[in-house]
Amino acid sequence: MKHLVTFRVIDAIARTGSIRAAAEHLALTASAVQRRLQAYELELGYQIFERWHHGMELNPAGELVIVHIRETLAETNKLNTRLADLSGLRRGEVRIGCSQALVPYFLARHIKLYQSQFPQVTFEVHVLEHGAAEKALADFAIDIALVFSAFSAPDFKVLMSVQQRLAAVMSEDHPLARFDTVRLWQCYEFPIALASAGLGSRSMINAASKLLTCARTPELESNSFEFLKTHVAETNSVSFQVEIGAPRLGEADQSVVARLVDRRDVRPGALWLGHLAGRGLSVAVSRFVEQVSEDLATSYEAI
Amino acid sequence: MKHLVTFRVIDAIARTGSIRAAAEHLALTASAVQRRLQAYELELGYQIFERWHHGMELNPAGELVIVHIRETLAETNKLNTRLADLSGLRRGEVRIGCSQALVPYFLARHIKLYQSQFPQVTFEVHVLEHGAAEKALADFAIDIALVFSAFSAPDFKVLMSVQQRLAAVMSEDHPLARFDTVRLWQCYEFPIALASAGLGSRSMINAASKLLTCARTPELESNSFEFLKTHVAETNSVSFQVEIGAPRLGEADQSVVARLVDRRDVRPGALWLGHLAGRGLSVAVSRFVEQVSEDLATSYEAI
DNA sequence: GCCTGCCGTTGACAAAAACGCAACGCCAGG
DNA sequence: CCTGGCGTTGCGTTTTTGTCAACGGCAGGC
Repeated sequence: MKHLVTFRVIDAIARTGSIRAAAEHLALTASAVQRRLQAYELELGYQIFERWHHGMELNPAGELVIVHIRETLAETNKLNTRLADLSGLRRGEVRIGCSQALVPYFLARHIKLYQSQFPQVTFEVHVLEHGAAEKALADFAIDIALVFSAFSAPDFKVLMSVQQRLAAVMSEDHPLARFDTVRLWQCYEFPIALASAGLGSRSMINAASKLLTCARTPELESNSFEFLKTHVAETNSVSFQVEIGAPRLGEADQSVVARLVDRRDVRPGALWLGHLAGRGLSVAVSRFVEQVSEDLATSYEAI
Repeated sequence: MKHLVTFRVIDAIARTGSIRAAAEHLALTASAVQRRLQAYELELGYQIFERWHHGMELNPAGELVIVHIRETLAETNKLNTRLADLSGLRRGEVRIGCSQALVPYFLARHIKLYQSQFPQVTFEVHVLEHGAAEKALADFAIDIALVFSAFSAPDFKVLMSVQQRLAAVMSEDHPLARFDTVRLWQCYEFPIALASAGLGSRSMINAASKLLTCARTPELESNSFEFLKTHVAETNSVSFQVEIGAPRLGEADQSVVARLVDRRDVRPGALWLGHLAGRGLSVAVSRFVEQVSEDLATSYEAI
């Protein structure tokens, strides 16, 4: 959109923190970017950036402006999807911020399902933890957030929240694989591979360990579930994952299997699906939310 | 704002219904206006206007677009007031749509009071009846509506509603002026000057007359309260006006006086203060709403 | 202390966009 | 049939926007 180039330029400056970086990001010259900003500031009557020697930073006025700019850009997108909707194309864009655990199975499955019905809808998936997801929502960088967390923020409007149990992940020929559910002490008889601190499954394990007499120092820690999975597949180690992030029965990837941990040992955590309070959702997004919500509601217990 | 000229152009076309009229309104040439529209339609990928031989009319896609455009223009205004607010100027704009009866006393008083505190705030007052006020709200032409009406529409979010009694208006030396309140049959002993059909006071009179045995054909009808007032001041006629539109005791203009009609004779009507549902109000507007609401709440009974 | 690297900014010039003017084709109403 | 209003278009001019190159300033490293 021609009339929004200035907005995009300013948004890029704000995001990158420098005119030159924004210029590169937009495939423009630094001078062009600088002049657009200058013209806008002049027209507005206020400086919106503080100039430091190391780059640009929004000042208080700029904070107001950038919200308006991002809102306008988002509104423009919504207009486009509405128009596409009107002409029967059913196009659109869905931008999701989610915890890492959601990506490999849950989101992949839902996006595939959605796109089989509406191939014209594009998806953006940003892996973020709870705090970053909130910020991304406020910055209009994502439309919805699906995160694993203990609490919820005021700006964050919860559309749905479900309980999440912990699952032990192991190779398919692992001794524990013959049980339907496992106890934590059973797992502790094997080497343990844990997710890094800050991730959902780790928080649940930590909370459980405080109550448990038996404990075991993890033989391996990683912030990549992918890595933990391949490790577990080739050793007799046991790893843990949030229920929704573990491979389900009949899921394609069967190098590892998951067994729920007895809820007497580990208290369920919470998975939140939410968006920015006060902001409407486009047709494509709300339809996706519908699809995901239905799955969550039937697969897991509500909170 | 440079980047909004296209939006202003399109808005003008939609409002005037013709490119040439819009051009004149914007102090541009028809060709300039036409080219801006054409460029926008091309960029958007959809035609927005239906071309008739008598002018331009929005098509369904255009209806979506024009809402977005007006919303954006309104948002831009809000941003400006917020920025002015930040810099301590306390500037702003308040656009009011209201019934004719409100203008001479009520609104004049409140705008004067408000501007004595915030001289930088500008006002626009549009005299509209209920239906037109609703449309003006939807078109983002006014920020708030203060109208006299029997019902309220779904898009119209009511901030406050108060009862309005009917007042008889007469010259200050009129025989009826010695009463505190008057009965309708007393008024009917004098010539009657009535507001035209469709105005608030007339609706109330009409409703009352259906229940009344006595009646009287009006000697004079006018859609101008100003004219009715001057007529009443110079004859022994009696006119009627909604309570809030009648001169109050001690009000500057004392060529005519008002006496409330006994509520046994005429049922009170309703005055609504509202805005567009789902739309936020700027600082200046919400402060004005506050001021007006307080007066209404203390002066009249709620519904 | 000097040098390098990155920052925002500016002047000169070329490319592109926007505008005004005049003219064209079209259709309703007199 | 003609007039008047409508949207539209070609063309020359003006304004805007972008690129290229260069300037001055401030940190961090040798």
